Amino acid sequence: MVDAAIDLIGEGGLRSMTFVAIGDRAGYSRGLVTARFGSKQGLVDAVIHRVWNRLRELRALPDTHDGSGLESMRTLVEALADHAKNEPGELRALYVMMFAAIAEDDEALADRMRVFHVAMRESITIAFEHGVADGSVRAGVDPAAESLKVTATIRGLAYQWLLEPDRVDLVDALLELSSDLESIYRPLRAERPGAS
Amino acid sequence: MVDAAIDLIGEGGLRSMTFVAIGDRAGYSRGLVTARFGSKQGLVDAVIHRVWNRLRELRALPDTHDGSGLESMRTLVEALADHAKNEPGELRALYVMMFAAIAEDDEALADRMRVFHVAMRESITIAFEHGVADGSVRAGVDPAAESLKVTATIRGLAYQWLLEPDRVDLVDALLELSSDLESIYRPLRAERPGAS
DNA sequence: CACAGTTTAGTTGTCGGCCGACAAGTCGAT
DNA sequence: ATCGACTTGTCGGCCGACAACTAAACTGTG
Repeated sequence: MVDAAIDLIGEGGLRSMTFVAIGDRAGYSRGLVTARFGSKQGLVDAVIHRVWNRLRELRALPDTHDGSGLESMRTLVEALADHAKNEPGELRALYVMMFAAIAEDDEALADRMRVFHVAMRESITIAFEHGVADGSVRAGVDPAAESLKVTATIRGLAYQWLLEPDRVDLVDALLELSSDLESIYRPLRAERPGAS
Repeated sequence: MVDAAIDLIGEGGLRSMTFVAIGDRAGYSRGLVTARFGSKQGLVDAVIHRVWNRLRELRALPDTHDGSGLESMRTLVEALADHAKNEPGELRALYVMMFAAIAEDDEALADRMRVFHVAMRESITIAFEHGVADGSVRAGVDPAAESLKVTATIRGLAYQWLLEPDRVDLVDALLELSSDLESIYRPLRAERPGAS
């Protein structure tokens, strides 16, 4: 049933994830969904937990930052690329929900998405801090400012992927971003897009 | 009435832009809105036209690319910053609609937003092409790939601005992005075209 | 083994709220 | 008297929530 919900979100947005639709797709009837998850909110929570657990497994939200700061940052981006490659449906549902958090007037959803989003950005901030400390990132970069931009690029790539699925290859774009991070921030003399 | 609609979108998302709410806020009653705009779709179109015209005036979607390629690109980003500073409500409504285009299952809205989004990205692509041609941008950059990333950063900054208004200053971030474009893409003395 | 009671999975029925659409009507200025 | 600006009434659709019902599987007991 959660699978059905994820598919539906990916296909038609949060609003098309209706009890009836989920029941139909999962082979049950509408009432059961309510019984299982209690409410719409419960359903959304179930979907979120499912996707987050997968992302954690893939280390896209690393709890421990091993390797150099720059490397752990690249690991995160590449884990996202992995997920985009292996389970695009889940990532699609996640991003649809993230954008729905802004498009719809649902403070509860917005809170949940803020938690996820901020967790990722702070993960990147910490990676920058470690990177500056261990020398894998150029001295002088502002971790907060740069992580804002890197996160922005990630979100924006996902946005374009969802808006123009045929034109934007999220996996490629993320991998390219990962290598950009190397050339931009590694304290050699080379630069590339994203930030200063 | 369009003003009321823009405010409502900015405050509570597209779904809270209801005929009743607009009527209330504009001092009229619900029925008039239908009479004026014909349908919900007509209303959305009216809002879109309003915002786009403003953006065109500010040259955020330049028709002519004057100055060097890199400069016209920076002009575009700075025009966005201008708009974010002067009419944050309009920009907020625009971005809410852009994210709604993904969150809701509304092909008509998605089409309109795609038009806008692609127009901006292609504007940036062209700026890159001019930049490579006139020497204001390093040789070797791929205009399509780089414009994808720059646009992603712009969209992602707007996303974070809407998700965490208190934490993210869109004007600052866009201006910083503009200066980043200079340091990243302006040809220095010796550099190697890394990836991409 | 039989059987009754109970839990569990799943169903249909239905209510209330919200919203878009439209029709009909009101009011005032020219 | 008509026209345009504006209002109220109302219908139909959609959805979430919940209650009431059915059936099947599960349990313990003698």
